[in-house]
Amino acid sequence: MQTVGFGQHDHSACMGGGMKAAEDACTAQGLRLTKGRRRVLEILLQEHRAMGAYDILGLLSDEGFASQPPVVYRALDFLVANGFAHKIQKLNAYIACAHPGDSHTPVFLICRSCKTVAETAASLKSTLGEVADKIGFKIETTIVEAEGMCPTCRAAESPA
Amino acid sequence: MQTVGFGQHDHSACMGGGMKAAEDACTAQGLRLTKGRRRVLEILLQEHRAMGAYDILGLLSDEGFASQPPVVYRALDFLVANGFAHKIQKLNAYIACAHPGDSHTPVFLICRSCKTVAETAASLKSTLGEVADKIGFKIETTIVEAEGMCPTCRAAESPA
DNA sequence: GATGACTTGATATAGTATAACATTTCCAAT
DNA sequence: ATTGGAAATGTTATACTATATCAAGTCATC
Repeated sequence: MQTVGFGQHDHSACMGGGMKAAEDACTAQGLRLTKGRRRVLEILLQEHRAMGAYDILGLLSDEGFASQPPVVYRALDFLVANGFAHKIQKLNAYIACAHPGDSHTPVFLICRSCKTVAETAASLKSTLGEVADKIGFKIETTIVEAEGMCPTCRAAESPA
Repeated sequence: MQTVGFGQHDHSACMGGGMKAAEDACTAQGLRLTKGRRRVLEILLQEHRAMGAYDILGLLSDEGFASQPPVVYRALDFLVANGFAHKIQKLNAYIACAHPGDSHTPVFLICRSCKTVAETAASLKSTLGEVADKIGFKIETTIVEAEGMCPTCRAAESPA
């Protein structure tokens, strides 16, 4: 298990790795890592924290990109849909994936004081509490939400 | 373990129980379950689904309450803070607590088709997958976010 | 009936996200 | 090399979610 977000780490490696993972995945799947999408991912990797869409948009427009919300939301949608970034629901913010390439269920530890977000690779089968203990994070509240299909809708969708 | 939200249940009991639990808790803790707060909880219990703040506000203003957002957000803040309702981050919506009185970490199963939300009493130590399997819910994505204090901020707060 | 804590009223504004449609770019098939 | 279609982007407008602020009212207690 890895935990990224608190403490020291090799940030240039984590940036390069994030970009490379995204490039490779796009090549492999025929996805287009266009200029804007690439730049948003770079920003998220560089800042290494959860950022609001409008924070990112501000940086983009400083750099000559268009300054309308769809510019950033489209890039974020692409990055999130393909696992290169995640949305932190609690913060309405976005963060680069810390485990690119792995298919995983992200688990986030969010500090309410400094807003740092750590992404752990804890599975739902391990105990979140143990993960937190190990790195000295004190959990105060948790959000667990699973989205999918309820029995009724599944039955309606595929009639026997 | 109980799961409320999919399938049949005694809804009048679940409403009455929800109100009584809130009343008792308020009495016990010296909290004021005022007219507006009570009405919002009734609406949430009655509708028995996740509702947007502005949906609730619409009902309130139809009934003669003031129609400004703070009216409903204040009531929701109170209900959520005291465990009588929960916020579903994924939907930006609110739902009455299905296990009033218990102190618990709520776990929500959200149907992407019909938007029904089930609150289970699954603990983080049990496997979410098992809970879902048992009731025939097919999980597609999960959100796990824990908020608290990171090691750095804890150290800064209480210097040795 | 004065005090102070809590609650509500009311106005304004901040923050987050998407709809809709026109235009351009890219790639593949001819 | 052209062209046709899919994907991406530009652009305008708007919808949705939530909070700040300050004034006024309510309630329990002293």
